[in-house]
Formats: sequence, C-alpha cells, structure tokens
Amino acid sequence: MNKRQQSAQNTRKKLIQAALKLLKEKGFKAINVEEITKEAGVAKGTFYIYFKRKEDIISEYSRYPFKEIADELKNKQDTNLIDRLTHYFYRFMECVEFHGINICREWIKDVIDPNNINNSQDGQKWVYDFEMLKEILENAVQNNELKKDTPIELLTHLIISQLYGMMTCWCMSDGKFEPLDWSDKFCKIQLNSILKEFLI
Amino acid sequence: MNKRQQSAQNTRKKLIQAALKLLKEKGFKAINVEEITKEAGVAKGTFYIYFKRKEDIISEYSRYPFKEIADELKNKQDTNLIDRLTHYFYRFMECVEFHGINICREWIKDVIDPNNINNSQDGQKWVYDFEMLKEILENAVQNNELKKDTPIELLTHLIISQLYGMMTCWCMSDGKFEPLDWSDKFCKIQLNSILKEFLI
DNA sequence: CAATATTATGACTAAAAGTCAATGACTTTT
DNA sequence: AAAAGTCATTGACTTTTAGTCATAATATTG
Repeated sequence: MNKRQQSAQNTRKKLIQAALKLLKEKGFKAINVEEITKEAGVAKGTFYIYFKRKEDIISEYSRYPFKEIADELKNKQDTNLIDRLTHYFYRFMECVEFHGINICREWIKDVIDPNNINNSQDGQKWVYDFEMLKEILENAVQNNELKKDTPIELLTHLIISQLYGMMTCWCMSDGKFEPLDWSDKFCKIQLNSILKEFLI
Repeated sequence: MNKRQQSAQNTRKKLIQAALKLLKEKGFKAINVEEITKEAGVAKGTFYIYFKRKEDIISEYSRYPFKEIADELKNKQDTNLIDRLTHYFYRFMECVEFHGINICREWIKDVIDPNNINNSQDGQKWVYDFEMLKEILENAVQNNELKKDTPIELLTHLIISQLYGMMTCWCMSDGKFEPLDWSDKFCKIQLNSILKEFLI
C-alpha cells in the first residue's frame, strides 16, 4: 500500500470515528456533515469522496461487527445448534449494548430502509444476516441436528425477528432494560420454542 | 361544528390523505412538504398550521388504528388470555398489511425515535402499547389466569418484541412474507412459550 | 355592517446536503 | 532528476427543502 492509499484509508477511518463519536452523543439527525468533517479534521467535500450520501456512513460501522459475529459462529461447530444460536444472540446483544442506543436506532432505520443501500455493498444488508442464519440451519439439517423437512426459510425469519424485535423494543423503551440480561433470560427459551418440533 | 371548524377539519383530513397516498408510493424521505400540500390542494404554509414538523404527520395515522385495536381487546373479556392476545396479534398484522410496507417503515422509525414525539401526544407513543398490554396481563393475574408472581413488566416487553420483531423483519425483507400468515403460524406458539410457566 | 377572530397563502429565510473546478502532494515515466 | 500524469483534498458554490411570517381572505359575532 503506497502513501496515497494509506492516506485515503486513514481519512476514511477518521471520518467513521468522528461520526461514531458524534452519533453516540447526539443521534444522527442532530449532526450534520460539516460537523463530522470538522471533528475528523478534513474538509466537507472529503466526506463525499468516501460516502455517496450522509446516511451511508451508518451502514459502514453497523454492518461490520455483525458480520464478524456471524463469521465467528460459522467457525464454532463444536457445540449443538441451540447453544450456537444462543451464543450468536448473546454476541449480538453485546454488540448492541456496546454501540449504544442511538447507533442502534440508526441501524434499525438503515436495515429497514431499501433506499439506504450502501455504496460499497452490492445489495440489501439484511440479506447477509438472513443468508448466514439460513446456512447455519441448513448445516444443522445436514448434520442431523434438524429434521429434513424443517421449514428453513420460515424459521430463519422467526429467529431474526427475535433479535430485531428485542432491539426495536429496547429502542422504543429508550433503554429500559439490559439487552444482555434479556439475552440470558429469554433467548434459550425462545429458541427452544421455535426449534423444538424440528430438533432431532 | 361551524363552517370554520369544518373547513379546518377537512383541510387536516386532506393533508393526511395526501401524505398517505404519496407515502405508499414513494416512502417518507422521497416526498417533501410541498408535494403533500400540492396533492392536498392547499398552500405549503397550511401544512404547518396542522403539524409542527414534517414527521408529525406520520404519528397521525400510524397511532390511531393500534389504539383502536387495543380498545377492542380490552372490551373482549369473554375468551382466555392466549386467545385474546392472539386476536390482538392478528389485528395488529391486519393493520400492518393494510397500511403497507412504506408506512410500516415510517412507523417503526417513529416509535424508536424519541425526537419524533407528536405534538398532539403528551409522551412517547410506545408507552401506550406497553401500558395497554401490561394492563391486560395485570387483569389476567386478577382473574386467576396468570400466577401472582408473574413478571408482568418483563413479559410485556417480550410480547411487544414479538410484534415489532415481525414488523421489522418484514420491512427488512422488503415484504418477503405475509404478515397474516406469520400471525397464523407462529403467534399462538410464541405466546404459549412465553406464558406457559405462568398460566394457571 | 363593522369589528374581531380564524384559517389560508406563498414569498421568504435558514440550514444543511451535495457538487465541482482548482490545487498540490505523491507516483510513474522517460 | 525532471517532466508528465494521477489522485486525494479543498472550500466556495449550487440546490434543495424545512420551516416562518406578514398579509389576505373568509367566517363569526355583537
């Protein structure tokens, strides 16, 4: 990587960090592009080199950690399906808690809105979560953890809706409960209820 | 009601109808206030007589139907708890389907965002759903349908998260499944799983 | 019908998103 | 090592749109 590429990467990082900081403090709507660039120590126009639209910076760091968690899950084939999914739920909530409620809000807005397709991504972001979970369930069928006639697609939707339901509910209540606590108390029960008739 | 009040009410209705129509077509962000007023056949300034901010028109028709469903549920004391809640879920999904995905999206954004408190409402909108469900569960404890030590608050969160999880998931997937189908297939199972250890 | 009150208007302001020609630091070519 | 070429960066500029407000039109009241 030459000096130019390094500088570009650095600027991009600075922008993301600046936006992250301001977002945690104020929320997305309350900050403008000029503030972000000022915080990052670059000119306003620079923002638009890296992001087509103001919103695109959201996808950037909201997408990344979840992708990481998903990859982590794929490589963890030692435990049973329920435990693996419980672990995924826990890590998801950990991530939610780490990023905080304002970012969580923007992330929900981002994933439900088809207009917010990030320039660096080639489709809807949700597809990644969906495909990843689907793959896990498909593998479970292969490994005889789940019955052959398991309605994979349907269960995937149901499982994802647990995660997003919790997130949405958390944001609605303005952070009235602990995501991790929630994960501890309910995820296993919910997952068992969803999967029980298909588990072998 | 005199001519003035009637005219005012009419203008308000026209604005809501116009916004509704455009929203279904394009989504909230893609339309501007001038478009709404043009569609309604009034001047731009008129919008701001009825709504403090552009966003406030969303709360207007997103809040109303759910309130109605909740009231309907309260008056329906003849069936058991699970059936009553199942009915609530079904009506909720009916409403979601009726309004369509773009409005559903705006509604989610609206309820998760503390900045979007409607001028005509005196608090967070979510509180209504929450209090309403909570009341139902409390009544169930009174009527010996639920155990005395039922963690009402927690269960309320959990039940609401089912509804919003489904909605969010539906919007994410850009309407890949039928909300009513979903309600038919899973609500009862989910509700039973959530409530089973507390049912008498 | 004159005085008063209310609703409606649209030109205007303010703020912020997004553009782009000019710059100069870095890279490649000769 | 000098010239040519590339590309990240800049910030003044344009465009868009939310939101305001003095004025006009219309209705009510006494």
